[in-house]
Amino acid sequence: MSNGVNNGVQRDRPLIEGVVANLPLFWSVSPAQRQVLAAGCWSLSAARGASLLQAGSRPPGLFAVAYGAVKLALRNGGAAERLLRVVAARQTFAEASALLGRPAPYDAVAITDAKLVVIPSAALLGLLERETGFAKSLINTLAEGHLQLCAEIGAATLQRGAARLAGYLDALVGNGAGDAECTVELPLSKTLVAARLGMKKETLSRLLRQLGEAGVIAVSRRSVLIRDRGRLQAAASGHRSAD
Amino acid sequence: MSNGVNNGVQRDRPLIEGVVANLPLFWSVSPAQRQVLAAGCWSLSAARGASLLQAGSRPPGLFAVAYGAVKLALRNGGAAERLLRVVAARQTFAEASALLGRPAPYDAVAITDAKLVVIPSAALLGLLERETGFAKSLINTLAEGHLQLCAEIGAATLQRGAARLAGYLDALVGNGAGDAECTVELPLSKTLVAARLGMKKETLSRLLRQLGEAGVIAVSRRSVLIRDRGRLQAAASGHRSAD
DNA sequence: TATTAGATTTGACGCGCGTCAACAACGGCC
DNA sequence: GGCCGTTGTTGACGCGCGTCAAATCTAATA
Repeated sequence: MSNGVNNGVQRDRPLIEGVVANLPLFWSVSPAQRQVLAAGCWSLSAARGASLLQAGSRPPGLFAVAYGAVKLALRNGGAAERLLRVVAARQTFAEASALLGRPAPYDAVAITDAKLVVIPSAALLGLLERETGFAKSLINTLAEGHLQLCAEIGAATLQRGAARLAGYLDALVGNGAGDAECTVELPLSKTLVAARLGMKKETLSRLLRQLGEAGVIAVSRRSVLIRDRGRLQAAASGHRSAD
Repeated sequence: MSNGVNNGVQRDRPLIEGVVANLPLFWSVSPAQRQVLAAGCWSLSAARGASLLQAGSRPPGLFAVAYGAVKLALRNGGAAERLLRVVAARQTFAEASALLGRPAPYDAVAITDAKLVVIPSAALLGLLERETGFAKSLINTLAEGHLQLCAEIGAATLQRGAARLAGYLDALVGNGAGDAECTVELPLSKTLVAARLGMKKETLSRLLRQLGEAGVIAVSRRSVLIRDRGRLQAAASGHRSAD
């Protein structure tokens, strides 16, 4: 289990340019500036389980995921961890700490083999001077994240585990589909889903079973059949089900 | 208890200009632009307890506190509330929702009589086009908030109430003062401190008494005497005190 | 296909903290 | 100074959820 930091630092030029070209963050940046930007970046390969960033250390820049997935987890010194977000391909993380030159508040660990691109803080700050569009994109990204985090705090603080789980499942279904039954696949192992919901895997297991016994869902492996979305959403609102 | 929304909308020009001139956010904005900006703003007076912004509603712009204090609280439909932040004079809130035109994630309520200035979203977006310095300030503010919120989630999720309280008290003392005893004043009523720490006032009361009995602190009204900062910090780290 | 490390489930048990309720302590106000 | 609404304290009690441990089940490797 190689837990090395900065395992595979490289400079895969095509990869870097592809990533920079595809990130919403840089859509408004002129091709010429993109070239300059890409020249200052580097790429890195990480095996599943490899640590990309440690809480308390200063990130070298903005991380962009090219392939694979990375988890951002808050850690409590000890073993307990709270999964803050899973970063998928084409998404970025560590913006805030990179821009401020501050220690990262979370660990970043690859949960699959992954390739990432690092865009150095200096390059970001330079872009800010030159490209107004980039500043706006960055502001949107940060603002979006702000709302997300607020919601997260709300859920963590004033909802019970059952409500958080119900909300999570409901969000997986998405906005489409009305009342009809449908099945969704958990995008993560149940252990990680539990961490994402701020609970232990044992608790998640029990809550899933309860929802199953109540006829709201049926779980098989990682696929969840939603049988009664109405009651699922009711549970998400923190109601107390009549029993 | 007038709980009116937008009680005292006014256009107190001197107040507005003073606030705009003093906010770090606008330090880099040219005086000329400030005039334009101020022209688009309005001020409002709020009595203690007045609601300035409701969770789920779209804020008209960025709120800046001129006098008094405002609490930002996440709400759970019901009575339970989690105090996210107390906004003091010269600070701002609702940046993220205002910029994105999204519903606010929290309620904003004046906890003292207060005067505020509202800087309309449109004015902010306009400034972004013209003043790079403003964009940078805004990014710094948002990034700062991001780190703050992450820390908040970490504390809420993987620390017990006792550790959060100890951390809070330790933060009140600040970086100065080494081991010597010192006293700090709680900046809020205990009920609000409890909400800020994500617990009920009854629990806070018990935790304070425990810390007192352990000889770590002594509480009298709102002033807290720190008798053993070492042990306070140990408790903040989530250690389990030997007993 | 045998082996094995990791993921998931389930039960027993305990602690933290919320809830309900009664009371004490203040802070205004007339 | 006495009345009263707000705030803080204390006890009893229960539930949610973490912890520990053992039993399965799954998936990757030899």
